[in-house]
Amino acid sequence: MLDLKQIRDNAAVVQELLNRRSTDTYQIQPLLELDRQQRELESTRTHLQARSNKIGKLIGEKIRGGSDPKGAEIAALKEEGNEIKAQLGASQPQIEQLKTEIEELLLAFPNLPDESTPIGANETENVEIRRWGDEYLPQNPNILPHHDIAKQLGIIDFERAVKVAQSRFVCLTGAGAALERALITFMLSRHIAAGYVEVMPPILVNSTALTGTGQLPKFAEESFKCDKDDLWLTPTAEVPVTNLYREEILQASQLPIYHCAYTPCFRREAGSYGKDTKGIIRLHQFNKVELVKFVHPETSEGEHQTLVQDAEAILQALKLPYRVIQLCTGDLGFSAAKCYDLEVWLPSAGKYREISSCSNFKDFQGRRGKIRFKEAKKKGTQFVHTLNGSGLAIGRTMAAILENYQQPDGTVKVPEVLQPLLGREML
RNA sequence: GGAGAGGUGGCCGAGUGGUUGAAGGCGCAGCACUGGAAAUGCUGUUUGGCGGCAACGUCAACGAGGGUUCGAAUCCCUCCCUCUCCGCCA
Repeated sequence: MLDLKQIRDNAAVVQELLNRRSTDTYQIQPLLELDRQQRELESTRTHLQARSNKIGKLIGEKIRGGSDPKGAEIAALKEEGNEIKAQLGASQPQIEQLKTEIEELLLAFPNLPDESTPIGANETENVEIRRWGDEYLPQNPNILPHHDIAKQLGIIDFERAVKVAQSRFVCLTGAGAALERALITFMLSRHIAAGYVEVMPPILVNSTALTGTGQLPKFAEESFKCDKDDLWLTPTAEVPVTNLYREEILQASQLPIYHCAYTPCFRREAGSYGKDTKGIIRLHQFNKVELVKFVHPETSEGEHQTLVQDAEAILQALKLPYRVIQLCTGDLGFSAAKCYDLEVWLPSAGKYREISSCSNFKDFQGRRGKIRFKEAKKKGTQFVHTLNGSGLAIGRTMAAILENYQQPDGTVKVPEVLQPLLGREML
């Protein structure tokens, strides 16, 4: 959520930053007008309330001082109290209406892009920052797509999973399931060693939590909902982990907080019909290890860089070629101010595919979820900066391994670092 | 699912409808005492909105939302959550 005060005081700057995402889509003027009306009414209300409070206090004092509770003096005060109450009651619906409208508008605004986020209209204008692992690019010219090799090896059952659920679900079998599990364990172990505290959060989350991280209200179509319970299947561990600290006031000394979490993730993939229909690149249910940081605003840029490095470290350990791109303003996620994607090399497609997205949300989620911190000896509280990144998407990592480690004879080598966990060298 | 109990400040815990934003305690911070510390004493210690350079003023908040009243933490209604016991169950 954006800071209403900031919008009010720096309207032109805010509007310009919003325009960087998309011209003409986000207009703050209507919001400013509602805000002006609301503040005017609120000011009147405050004054009436102050008088009403005084009357109440006065009546108490007079009665205790010996005035007749049924006398004319008290009756006059009561009468004035009643008049004020009538006035307050008359203006209340309007104030509430305005507040609701302002809140709804505010929740629908995306985060302001960071100054360092390159300006661009869409993903074609994202900027490549660096590449890693050219020396590990596979030399085999006849690499099968991951789903074909997986079928051949008998480690993924596509048909039966569809029978059990529907399309875009898979069932891992034998070494496939073991590899998935090994990847989860491997990634978590690395992140724990790097200082992240593992959590295993609920994977059903309520509407307030989804609003806190920014999936609601705009992206309700993207998540599965358990209608009877106001619970949703989490689309990413970002939601439950970030919301662990919702409505809390932390001590500055507690920061930074680093968490890593493995969870299944569930997405409807609405609007992506026909995209990536084969294989395990785009599923309704997939596994992911997520990194989440809660940090002091002053350190968030540095924390973002190290977060990206922590995600990269997994790809490097697995010796999978990848590149880092920085998203331009037109491709930036709703809640993010700045974002780097890690893209892993997929030989069968002949291109890099997203395997991790590392975002700095700055105070956007902190404000939505009321995650604050207090500095000793300083008045007031500040919103924490939150950051998160995949570390990594497990299914896509598996796909990358099945292709990059594929041998000419149709076998797949197990990455060295996974061999001890899996207890085998080849799939 | 059945039965019961309860939700008050960072924590524990009072609270008879009228200077209660809230006693008392713990914790924390500052000051005093000390060579230094402990102990002790004094002072301070919620959050948000609005106004103000600031001191401060004012409004709101005792799970949430309504209601009664001149006035509600306190009375009434609805909802949510937590805990205990029983049942079922990984």
